[in-house]
Amino acid sequence: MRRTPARRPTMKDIARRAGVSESAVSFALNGRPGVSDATRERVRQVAEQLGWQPSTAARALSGEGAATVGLVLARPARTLGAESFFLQLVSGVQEVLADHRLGLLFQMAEDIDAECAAYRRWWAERRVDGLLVVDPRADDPRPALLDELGLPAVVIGALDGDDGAYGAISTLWADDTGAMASIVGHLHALGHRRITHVAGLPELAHTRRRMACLRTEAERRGLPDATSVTTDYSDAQGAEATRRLLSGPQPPTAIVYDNDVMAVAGLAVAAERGVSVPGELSIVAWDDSVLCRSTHPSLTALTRDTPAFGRQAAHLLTALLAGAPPTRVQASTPRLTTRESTSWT
Amino acid sequence: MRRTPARRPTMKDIARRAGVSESAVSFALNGRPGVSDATRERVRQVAEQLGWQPSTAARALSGEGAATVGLVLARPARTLGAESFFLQLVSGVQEVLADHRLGLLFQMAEDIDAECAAYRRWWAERRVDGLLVVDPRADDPRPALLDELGLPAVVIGALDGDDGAYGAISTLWADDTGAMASIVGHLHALGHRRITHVAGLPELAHTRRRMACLRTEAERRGLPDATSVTTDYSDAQGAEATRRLLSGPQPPTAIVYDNDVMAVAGLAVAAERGVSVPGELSIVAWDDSVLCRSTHPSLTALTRDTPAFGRQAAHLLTALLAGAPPTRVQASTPRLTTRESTSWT
DNA sequence: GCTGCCGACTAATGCGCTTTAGCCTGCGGG
DNA sequence: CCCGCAGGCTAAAGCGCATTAGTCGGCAGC
Repeated sequence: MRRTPARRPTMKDIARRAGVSESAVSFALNGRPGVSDATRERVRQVAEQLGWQPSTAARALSGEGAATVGLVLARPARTLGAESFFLQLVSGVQEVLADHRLGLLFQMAEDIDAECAAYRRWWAERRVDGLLVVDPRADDPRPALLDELGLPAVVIGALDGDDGAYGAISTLWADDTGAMASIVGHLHALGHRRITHVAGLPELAHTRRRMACLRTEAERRGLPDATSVTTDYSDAQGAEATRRLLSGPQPPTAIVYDNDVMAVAGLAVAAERGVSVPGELSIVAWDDSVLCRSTHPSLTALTRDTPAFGRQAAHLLTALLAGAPPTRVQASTPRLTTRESTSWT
Repeated sequence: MRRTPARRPTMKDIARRAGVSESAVSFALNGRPGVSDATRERVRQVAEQLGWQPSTAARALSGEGAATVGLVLARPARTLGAESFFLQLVSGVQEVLADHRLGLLFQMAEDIDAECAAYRRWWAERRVDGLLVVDPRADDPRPALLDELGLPAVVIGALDGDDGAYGAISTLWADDTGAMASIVGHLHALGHRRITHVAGLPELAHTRRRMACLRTEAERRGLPDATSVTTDYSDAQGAEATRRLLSGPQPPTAIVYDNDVMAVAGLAVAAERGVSVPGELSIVAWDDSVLCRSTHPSLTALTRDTPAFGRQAAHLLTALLAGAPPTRVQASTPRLTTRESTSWT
């Protein structure tokens, strides 16, 4: 016994009820001049009463844009284990998008080529007005593509050098350098001299920055052997790297992992090897999460306010969509939360 | 030096190039009769060459639907810690949506009222053709709402009783009952008699089903004291519940946690109390993830193929959108992966 | 030889909204 | 007294596509 579904009211319905033309309704509802205040108010009330909402399709068609921004996440399926980062980021993003009545079109892709294809398709289909670009990488093809397509975008995490070269691309810059400095500072203060960095995907820009900064900091402080090894962020490769490191001739006394998942995996390897944490090995996780709090010992971790990060990114994008010039802003530097996994050596 | 962005080709461009009318182009591209095969082929080639894609806005406006499905995730921000479930689900969903050229409009909401508001808005704005509904709950207001709005939907996880009462709502039913039975069976076989269930949000339908099944199974096997306590899925409440249970007069010998995060938190509490796992306490996690593999001891967990689950849900929805009648299908029963955290007692 | 019909197209309409161009009415200035 | 002008509104066009209603030529049937 299917009820006939409710019909969606259109501007024509409002016009009829308010006894004016459709154009008057449009003017009234969009705050354009051309109608008296009395009429405007009346139209508003009728619209409200009818529960009218503009059809995004019609709006888009008449040149107003799709009222939607896109976000594609290109990570191989196996590495999206317990990535709390993205859901938190998105939750922040949503908060401000909702305020601006913008929808979020979300897609997951296998790799960056699929991601670019998605951008092209969205553009050709006129689905989005702007984009949030995550995981910037060295030699990133996306800014040039977006420039070609004329799509405004916010790059989350910062490109390497050539910002500003592109039309409508803002950048939300995460201070990886400062963060790495604080980690190395912490470990050095505890007496560590052999620090190793189990990094993430080598093609990501922030991975490179973190690696570079580790070396710089280590040199500055006269620490030898500060090296990085790259992984795919998975627990498997995190564990694997840890095994190799601990079996080496001169195992590190401290390991910095580029995400929480690998840090936990590394901790498990240490336990399995009988290496005491933090007695013989200190562990730091880049990005805090419930995992870091729940392990035994709990993990010292780099904490950042990811939802806030997302909000900031969304703000940059809405500004861009409103016609503001592209900017480049730095997010707040993450804080190191000291827990049980780091100690004197 | 901003290049002028590329212009998007329209059907008019194709028509001009191919030397036919716009209608002919439409017929040709949509596989409608009314054009010769030769013309059809020529038009196809021109379209291809121009990189033409239909404007979703225009399509939507002419009654074809928005080529988009919606998904809103209503969970309080604090509980979306390391929820790997959703990203995995979505990755599966995307896979099949992409094949059908459907976009996914994603939103996060604070609670179910905000979720319903989002549905209403999407409907009024004609943004979506259908919805994926997650976290069904007892007395769920959403099916009635969607029915009223005439939006096809797939409920992921199954409603309680009244399926079939609604117009275009399919159900992908997760076999919580069978899963719980396999867990209880496993623990019983190991000799456990005092099993406790640290459940999730009490308002969710699957929480209730799991609780009910635990009682049924326990009774059937003559086990006393099989109780459930509810939480908000957070590590904090998982830990808290574990503390209470372990301090009770007759602590359980086995605890089943409704997600991985709480299981890990519970494990940490046991460690902190000096309760050996699995010696004195066995632990089972509902939903496997990297966490379960990485802890020490590793956790026996209920494994399900979440991306496949997502794919299945998306298939149900595309069928619905294509006009098929609503159905109710059961997802494959999850498998219990036995690890170190469960043993004889 | 005319009618009827079918295949291959084209013209025209509508979807819901924005926007531009007009159309009145009343008013002040010349 | 007429003109110009501004305010308040309506009519109409256009966005890109699908669809319905023609149009036109050719071919079979009577």
